Amino acid sequence: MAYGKRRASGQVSGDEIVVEAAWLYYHDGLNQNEIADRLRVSRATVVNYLQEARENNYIRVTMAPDVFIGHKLSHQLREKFGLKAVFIVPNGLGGVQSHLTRAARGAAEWLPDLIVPGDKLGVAWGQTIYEMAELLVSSGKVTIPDVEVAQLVGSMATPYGFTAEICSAHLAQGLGAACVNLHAPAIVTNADLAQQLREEPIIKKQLAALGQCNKAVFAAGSVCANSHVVMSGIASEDDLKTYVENGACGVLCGRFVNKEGKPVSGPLDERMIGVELNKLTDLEMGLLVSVGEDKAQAMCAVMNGGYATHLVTDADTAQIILDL
Amino acid sequence: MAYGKRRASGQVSGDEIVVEAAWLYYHDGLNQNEIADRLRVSRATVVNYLQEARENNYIRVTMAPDVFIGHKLSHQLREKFGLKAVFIVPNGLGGVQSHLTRAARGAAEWLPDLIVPGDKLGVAWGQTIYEMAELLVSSGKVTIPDVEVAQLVGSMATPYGFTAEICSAHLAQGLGAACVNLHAPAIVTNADLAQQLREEPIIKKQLAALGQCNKAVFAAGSVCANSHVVMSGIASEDDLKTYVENGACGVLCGRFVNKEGKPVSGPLDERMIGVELNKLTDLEMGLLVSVGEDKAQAMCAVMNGGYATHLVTDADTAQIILDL
DNA sequence: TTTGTAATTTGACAAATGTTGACATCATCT
DNA sequence: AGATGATGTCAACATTTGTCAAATTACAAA
Repeated sequence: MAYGKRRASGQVSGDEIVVEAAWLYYHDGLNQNEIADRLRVSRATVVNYLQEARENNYIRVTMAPDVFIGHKLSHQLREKFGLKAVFIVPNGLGGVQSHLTRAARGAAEWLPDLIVPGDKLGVAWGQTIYEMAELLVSSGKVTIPDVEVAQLVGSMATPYGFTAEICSAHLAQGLGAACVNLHAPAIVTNADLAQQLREEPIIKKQLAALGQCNKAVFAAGSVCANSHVVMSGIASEDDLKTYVENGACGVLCGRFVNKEGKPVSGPLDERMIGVELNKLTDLEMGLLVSVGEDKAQAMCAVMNGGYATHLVTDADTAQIILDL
Repeated sequence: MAYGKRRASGQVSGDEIVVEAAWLYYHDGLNQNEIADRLRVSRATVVNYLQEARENNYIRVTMAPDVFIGHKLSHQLREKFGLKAVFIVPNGLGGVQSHLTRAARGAAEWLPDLIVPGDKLGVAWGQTIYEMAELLVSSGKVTIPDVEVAQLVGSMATPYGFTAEICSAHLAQGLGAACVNLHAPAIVTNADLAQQLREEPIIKKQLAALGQCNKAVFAAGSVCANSHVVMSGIASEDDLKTYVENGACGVLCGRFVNKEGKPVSGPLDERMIGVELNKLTDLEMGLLVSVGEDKAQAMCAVMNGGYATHLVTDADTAQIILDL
């Protein structure tokens, strides 16, 4: 029109009008027509502004976690396993994959509420943990001062891309926290080497840091042949069989546990580098994030073992666990 | 249809389906038809569920404060007064009242980010502060552990309903914090009585608590005849005139300050009960929330005095202040 | 100055969402 | 059994929001 004042021209941050539109829309509850009038642009432009605002994460929609914690299944699970709090995400119709993503999303929303400044948070690995970390990084950055994230198990060669160090690094980034990585493989070929590594000053220090964690996030692993422990090369199928014969029915931080959550010993124990299960029993908070029928047994085991104080899962899995 | 499973029947919390609908809509981005299909209800019902979810505050939309802090005016104000951060809310067309509400909203969203566990937060009084507190209480409850809120000035008889103790009490509630009220009037008829009151053990203790505050929230008061200091009976018009003659051009926590923000002495000083200005100069954070042309001078004074480190105002007022 | 290009805006149209009122169903109370 | 109230359904309509191709503008290269 009259004097051409395009958005980019001369502004320090050309987004002021976008912000204004977003404010009017989301806060003041005006509709797009009203906003268009005030801003003297067409309504279509307002649509664009709002999209831009959403893309730039100027707007955050979150759901009150209390709602999920209050869920009926939540009560029952809390009761059954003596947990402090349980977060149930509703399960749509998609496959397990989509359930997993939703649980991750739930966990990503909940976690910041569970962490306070000064905490040291141990992090395991797995797809769920990885997705959770990703979501924390991307969607609006939380920052809690003075938090340290520590990698609970050594690294491994997963074909999926969510190794232990990536999980911990991303989570640290997502929380704006410092990160202590564990610069060692999760498993080596013989116990001697493992022991030597554990004594290496750098690694020894990192392992010591794990003992200082007061909180932790982990997933439960199943003991099927196609489980992640096997796929990532931590255990061979034979190893797995041995452990299962000894009563293993779940995996936590690379370690096998039986129905009661007690550690099951086997050929790999001495060759692994990572946190030991007894460090995980008296945490202020142990957040278990897992989904899927195949994980149900393992989750039970982990909860029976007293490692978890908090749980995120979906309604389906919750029901299965309660029926076990 | 087949087997009647009405929402209210036997559920612990009848809202599960509402939550599910909300989740699918806001998180998974499905549209109402898809949700209706999945949930096996009509679309109309989905509309109802979503409304219910919004009414129950299951959904929170917030705007990233960074955006406002990055505003051009914000830069300039930060520069001019040496502030740490400035939050500018865009100004719609409504009257001053609506600007005030928006600033309050902005402050309500920002404040939780500025408070960390262990803080002791002093709170002044005024309409803006009151509205901010209200918003914090209503819209989704923030809880920051181990925070203490203290009432900075004694109570007064305002005709508007936002007395100092209501402001602090509500704000404490909104933050999930403990509250230290000041059980004394803001002003008494003579200096002796004031002194006696200050020596009363209970009040002495409360006043001492004010000295412990590391952060504070306050508004700037103008020195017009219709300002809140006068309307609330703290100062008579004559008192006001005296102070203005002595150079006062703003009010902070009931105390008068000149252009540079230095305290202006006058007839009321000894009769007031509340924090003294010198306690407010070395705060970790002093959040000034004010809006309106009439407040501009006072705001300048307060910022010049170094009481404020953070500011929330609207674009109009910001511009006026910069032009002064 | 002209021309090309990418960003921005816009209007017309399509899709999604909200509203209303009439009605059906079920649980509960009388 | 009948009345009542809460909840869900349906269908038509009004309102709001999203999409897309075409037009406009700023800016830089020719």
